[in-house]
Amino acid sequence: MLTPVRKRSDYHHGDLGHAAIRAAKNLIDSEGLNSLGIRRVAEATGVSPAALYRHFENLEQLKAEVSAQIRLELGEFLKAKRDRTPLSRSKSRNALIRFEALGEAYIDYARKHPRLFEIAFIHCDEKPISEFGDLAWELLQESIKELDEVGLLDRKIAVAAPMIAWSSVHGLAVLVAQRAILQREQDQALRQIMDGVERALGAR
Amino acid sequence: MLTPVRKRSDYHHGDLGHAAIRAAKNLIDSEGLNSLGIRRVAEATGVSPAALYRHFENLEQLKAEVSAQIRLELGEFLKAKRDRTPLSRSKSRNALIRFEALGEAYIDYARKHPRLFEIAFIHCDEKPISEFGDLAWELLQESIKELDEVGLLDRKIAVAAPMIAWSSVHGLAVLVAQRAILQREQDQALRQIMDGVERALGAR
DNA sequence: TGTACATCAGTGAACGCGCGTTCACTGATGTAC
DNA sequence: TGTACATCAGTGAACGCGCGTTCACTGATGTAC
Repeated sequence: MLTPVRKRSDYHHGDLGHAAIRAAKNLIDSEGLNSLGIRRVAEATGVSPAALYRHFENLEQLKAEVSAQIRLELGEFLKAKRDRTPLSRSKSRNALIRFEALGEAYIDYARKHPRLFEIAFIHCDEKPISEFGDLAWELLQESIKELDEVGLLDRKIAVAAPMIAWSSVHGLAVLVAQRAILQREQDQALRQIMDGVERALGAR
Repeated sequence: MLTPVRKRSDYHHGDLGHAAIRAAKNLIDSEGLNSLGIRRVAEATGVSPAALYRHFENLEQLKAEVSAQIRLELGEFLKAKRDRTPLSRSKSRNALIRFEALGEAYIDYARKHPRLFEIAFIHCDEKPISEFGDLAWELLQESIKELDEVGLLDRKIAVAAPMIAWSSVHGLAVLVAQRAILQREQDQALRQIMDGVERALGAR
């Protein structure tokens, strides 16, 4: 009763669908996508492999669910970090601060969860990963709109701005996640890139 | 004698090491990294699985060799495409043309060989993928130096320039390779990104 | 130039393993009466 | 409120498969004499 792993009984799990996705996520986070398998997830959830087929058609579908879940969490991570950033009294300075917070958070997630990050955008469904990652993309759009409102966005580049910002930071994030760039060089690289993006957008 | 698949005899292959790397590369290109295996490569090379252990310690080492080979080919691809680009008579225009050619070639490779591109920078050795990819990185440095020489590089951003350019284009390349961006939007995205990079570097 | 022999690059069979998936089943749940 | 029973979420054993790697071996190569 103190720590009821199973909600209803020892026979029925009660929430196996969600538990499986959570377990799969942890598995990937610690051992990589190649370690993800029906049997491993079943073991981690304390359930027989066959049980998972009540909740997922096959391994591929489970993967897709996990991938979507990670995209969602990445978005929420970005949002949380941006909203936790201390603001100044200057409205225009704040737009820039919040913009930079998104970039930092993005790199931060890639560093903390490289394996999750790597598969966040992987094509596992047939769906074309709508809008690049839904929430994250919306946050970026929003932030660029804020820059525009305080006059920090060059009209000539407005349309291209989201793509430029996304691609620049995403490029670094991938390198960070792949450990292709040394830990101590990452912060410097991010500053350089945010500098470049802001120059491109006309914010400085 | 007309088409000697085996160089020396039917028993000894003659060049199994290189042939195996080539076969492995083709396998990845067409079926993805997960299809790469000792047995598959052996089959494709017309040799027994055990034979490969005369040339590679294990699967992991074969992977590493292939990865290095792909990085080399990517560099050569960039160089070839840059040098094939028609030039104008303006020296400063040429620096920009050659710079843009590198960006285009990078995306081009990612589009044509998404699976090869994906593993080009993957960490399979213990080596930290020296210099981001050796030849490709050198070509970028060289190109930025050319921009500098014709006065198209803002002094303030000179140090950061390679990182900015690399990260921006790499970000798009990854999205392209992952099919996370639609075919017909890719060209537009590249133009936007090169625009952004050139604004950042002070080239326009 | 001819031959004995060490060297080396192959063969082929076998090993143990973990995998995704299926199937007949069983035990708990919750609804109709 | 109590009971019969359909429904549903689990079990556990089994399937066939392809994998990386090892091992004793064999056949070709090339060198020393």
